[in-house]
Amino acid sequence: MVTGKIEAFLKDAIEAAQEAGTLPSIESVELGVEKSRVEESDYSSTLPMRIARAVGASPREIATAIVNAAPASPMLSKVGVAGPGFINFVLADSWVAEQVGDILGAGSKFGHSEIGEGQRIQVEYPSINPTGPLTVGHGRIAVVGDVLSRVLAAAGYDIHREYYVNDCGNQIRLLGESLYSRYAEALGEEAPFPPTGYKGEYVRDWGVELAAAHGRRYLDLPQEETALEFTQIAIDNALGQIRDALGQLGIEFDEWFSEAQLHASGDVSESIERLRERGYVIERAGATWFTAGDEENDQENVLIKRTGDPTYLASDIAYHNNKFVDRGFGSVINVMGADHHGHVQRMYAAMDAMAIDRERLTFVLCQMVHVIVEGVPVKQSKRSGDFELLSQVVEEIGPDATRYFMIFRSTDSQMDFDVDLAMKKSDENPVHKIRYAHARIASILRKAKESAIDMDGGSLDELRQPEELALIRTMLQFPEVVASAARRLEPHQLPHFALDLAGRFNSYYHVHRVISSDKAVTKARLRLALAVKRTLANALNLMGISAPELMVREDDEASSLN
RNA sequence: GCCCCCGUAGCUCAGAGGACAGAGCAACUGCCUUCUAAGCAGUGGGUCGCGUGUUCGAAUCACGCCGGGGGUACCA
Repeated sequence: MVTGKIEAFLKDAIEAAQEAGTLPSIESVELGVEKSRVEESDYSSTLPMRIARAVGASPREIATAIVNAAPASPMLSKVGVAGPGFINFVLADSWVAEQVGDILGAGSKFGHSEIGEGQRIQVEYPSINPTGPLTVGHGRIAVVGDVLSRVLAAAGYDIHREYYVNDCGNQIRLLGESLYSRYAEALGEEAPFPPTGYKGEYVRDWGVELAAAHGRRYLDLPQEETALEFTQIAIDNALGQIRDALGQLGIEFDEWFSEAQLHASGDVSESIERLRERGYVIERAGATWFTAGDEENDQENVLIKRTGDPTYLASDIAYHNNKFVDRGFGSVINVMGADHHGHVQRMYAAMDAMAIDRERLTFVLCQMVHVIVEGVPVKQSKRSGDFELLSQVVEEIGPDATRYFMIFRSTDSQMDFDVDLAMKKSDENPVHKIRYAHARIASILRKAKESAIDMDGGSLDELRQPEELALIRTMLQFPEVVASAARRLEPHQLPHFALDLAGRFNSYYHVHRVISSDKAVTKARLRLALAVKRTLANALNLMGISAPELMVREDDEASSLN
């Protein structure tokens, strides 16, 4: 990564200045090298301004001392002092051009790094209750979890993707009872529908299917005997739907972890007993409570209800004990909806109570999604329901655009999902711009191949145009974008980078021809184009979006027939 | 009441204390006989919700307000 190289250079310069006696020794501080915000330079460091007070000299004096002591480097054409005390670094054009070779050499690994050092991380998402089809909001959680997993894997972490299946508890029981009622209804019989049951049409559909497959068989048995079976059928149906909807988006898991199994294995009661031994459990009013015991968080939460059934909190504590202790994950990332944020504090309190460092548990909370159809939020639309479901949106606009929109915004921001915009195959839709740039480069490379133009052997020194050097400089940021997205758990950095790179290539393309009569320049530019294509493809791949070799505009197709 | 997220261009949003605040879309003006015009170039558009403070320096940090959303179950 370029910042790493510049930091090493800066460190040498600081040491040289100290040896020369122009800079006093300083406590180790952040070198603070980052992408420069001004055009005149590529990277900059704010170090002189931050150490000025401790050193007892002005920032510009410090910067000057460091710059004067800096050795020459083929990587940098200029190192200078600027503004209130920045050290600015300008990359040498020749060095920049050479990097195209490195990018091509790295190939599909360009952008990857080893900052994760193989650390095992479990990413849990979206763990939606299997009580019905996924909504668009659920889709955001799923895509964010999936892209985060891809990014973390690219950054050198060992990722385990997991879906926690809440296959027991009240909600599930209600679903089973709702299904029974619908099944009876399909056979012309009446069975009480639970007051807070699942009224969705999908349950009715399942009931009809069951009636068709089994006739009156279950009606002839007492309902107590068939309840478990109906619950299981309902879970299987719901999970099947969820699996299909996520499959449409290319989202798969290493493991589907069953909550019921935690109860069956005794893990839940064991966890409660362990907490009790540590003094975090009390009995009151016929229930068993978890008490965090610290002043800030004096809340108490039920672990076992008066009915004797354990709560969701109880099994989630056991689940996290399983993650950290039994399976030994170094870190755990839970991607969930922001409406569960109340759960975060409880789980941190539970981590403390289990004596597991809470730093090892991170929550990524996705804010709500508003679906907009024809400029109107879906809830208020007469077409309400048309686009509430994830699978319907995916069928309408395809997995690529769906994924793009899901990660385009910071997870902290509420998101408007504009179905009409996402459907537009035009310049209003940024995902097409990125994919189109990729296809355009593929087209140029095809053209070169047809003309039997070979890109090997040329010198990259031919890349001297400001637009092409800017293009390479942008590509050089990619590894840092991926690393930053991984470190900060921010998938939205990827689409922003990809859009920037695609735009820069398009600008370049309109000013300079890749294939020309100048063979040396053509060779170099073909390699540049291939590097951009590679980088776009890698970025798209991390987002789980396809990178097409060919895209034909529908208008063009129509007009070419005329 | 308490907790979490948000408030930046007409709209949707980027901007992990730094240099003149950015992008996409929308609006307006140009550009296809030449590698894909799903594209490019240009123009206009801002009290960074408000107020105090911390700092050499604040959209960014702290505190207090004002708006919008979500959460606050012996549901999961």
